[in-house]
Amino acid sequence: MSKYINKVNNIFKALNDGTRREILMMLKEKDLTAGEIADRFNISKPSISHHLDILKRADLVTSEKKGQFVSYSINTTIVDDIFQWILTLKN
Amino acid sequence: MSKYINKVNNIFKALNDGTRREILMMLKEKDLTAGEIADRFNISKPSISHHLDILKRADLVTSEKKGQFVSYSINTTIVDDIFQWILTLKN
DNA sequence: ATAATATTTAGATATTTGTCTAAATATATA
DNA sequence: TATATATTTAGACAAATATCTAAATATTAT
Repeated sequence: MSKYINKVNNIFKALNDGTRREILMMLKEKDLTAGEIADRFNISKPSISHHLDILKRADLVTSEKKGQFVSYSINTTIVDDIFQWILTLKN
Repeated sequence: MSKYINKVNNIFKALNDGTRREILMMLKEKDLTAGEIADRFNISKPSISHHLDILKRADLVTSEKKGQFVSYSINTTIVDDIFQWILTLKN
């Protein structure tokens, strides 16, 4: 499978979940640690960690270790890529 | 669950499959019947029918019965809606 | 060093999803 | 009317997914 198709696959897989879409909306406002994200959901920390991993593999978020914390940020570059994909549907 | 969230859910669910994304790209070029679409894949007709149903429930395509055929078209209105959603990720 | 806190990894499980074949339905044609 | 063609529905099944708890790892503080 081509690298491009794999990338698109990972992006749409990552977006196909309400929790992950909410996480993106939260990160749009400001960077948050894994724990801060988990606190905003009624879902266990390991599950949130798994969601973050899927978002990371899709390149939709980046993470940076800060001491014992891990801070997550949204990656707007990839958001532009999604835009491009949607555009191809139009013309 | 709100109507809006349900709509977004259905859209991303529909987009989370390579076959369905290919169908959309094909319909972008021109309208096609269920059979014409099925002929372009190594997948059974019932499976394609199922994919078309998912696209229809997401409002990504519309269908029109023409005699014994069913013609499918892409719905660009919803494509605009996806655009809107992606936009909210940016600002 | 030990204990506490933050996060991820591993393994289990129920649900959802994509696919198939067989059967049903709808329309057109001989 | 009987047969052929187009499409969908129904039911089954394997693979993928979201979730959980328990355990492992990493860092900080006592």
